[in-house]
Amino acid sequence: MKRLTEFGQLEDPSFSAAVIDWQKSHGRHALPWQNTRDAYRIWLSEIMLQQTQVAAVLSYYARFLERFPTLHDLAAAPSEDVMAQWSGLGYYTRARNLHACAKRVVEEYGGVFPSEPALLADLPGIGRSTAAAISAFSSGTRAAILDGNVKRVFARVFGIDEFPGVKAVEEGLWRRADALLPAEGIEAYTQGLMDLGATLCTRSKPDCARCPLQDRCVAYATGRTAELPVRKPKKTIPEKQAALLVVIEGGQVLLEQRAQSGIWGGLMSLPELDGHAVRGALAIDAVAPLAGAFGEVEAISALLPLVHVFTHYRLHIAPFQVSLSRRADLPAPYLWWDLARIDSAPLPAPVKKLLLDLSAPSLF
DNA sequence: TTCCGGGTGT
DNA sequence: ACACCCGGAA
Repeated sequence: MKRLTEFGQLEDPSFSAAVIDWQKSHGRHALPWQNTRDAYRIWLSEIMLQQTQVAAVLSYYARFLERFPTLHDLAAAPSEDVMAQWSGLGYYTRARNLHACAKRVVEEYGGVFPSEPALLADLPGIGRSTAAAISAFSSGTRAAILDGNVKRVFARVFGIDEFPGVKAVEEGLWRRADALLPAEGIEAYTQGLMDLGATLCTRSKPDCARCPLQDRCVAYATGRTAELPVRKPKKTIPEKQAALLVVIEGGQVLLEQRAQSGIWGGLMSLPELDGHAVRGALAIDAVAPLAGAFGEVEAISALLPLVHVFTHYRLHIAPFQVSLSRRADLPAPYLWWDLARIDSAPLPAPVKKLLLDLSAPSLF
């Protein structure tokens, strides 16, 4: 039964009981870093298991311990040896931090890992979750882990339908993780959460039929296991602005040959002024100096702005029509192009459309 | 090809 | 708050 407390409604001893029971009967018990309180071996496994699955870690773990049987061996080893042992596991900052951490534990703690999670988390390569795991397994400290597996389990069980990477959501997850800790049996509970996420509550095709939390799982009850946890939102596309000048004189339009690299590389386009999309007098002032370089300006008027979407950003285009009373002599990359054959110009689609729209409806 | 991830650097 | 690492999975 849930217990309402003055601290919130998060405590629920039956949650940890279900995890612990399941871990004892169906969890993993024979991994090389289990059934020991040796902080060195536990720490090493936790670092290797960051971003890396058990199957990939097994052989590295064995070889690493063969080469560096104790923390002192590791701390005293040349860094090339450490890196060589790590080679192939990926995420090599883990190896550099591992070595630095070994040296610091020897220096600052006489070669004995501290048991306090806060002290562990101060060491290189050890964050809050890894500190809690090391502390729980090596000294039975009651501390909450919250790695990717646990986030996934919580997001599904509690039906959290916001991206867990958002700070406030993650804080809420940590509060739940703390509140759900068992009074007894932190080792089996911590291992159980890890095992659950790794073996049943997997990212795709979770095995809900075997899950000890099925009867309390919001995602299961609502058929949303495939949608939870909410995926990381695609980062918002940057917005860029550019002013384009439509300089028309004598039935010709002024074009500019673009550089080979960058957007619209090698195509022709209209003379462009980056970072100017605002309409109105201010924008016309900003555009006037460029227009002036093309001849004696008679008038400048803003045309309807348009938006062009690229894969990596959104371009807000503010076109301005410029009429000249006299053309300046223009060197490359500028050239005049007959409006009558604008259809055959190598122009980007939105620019061509702009020019066609401009010349087509002109009913003379 | 895209998604994912714990800790760190910015 | 975000990019990055770099390898596996989908």
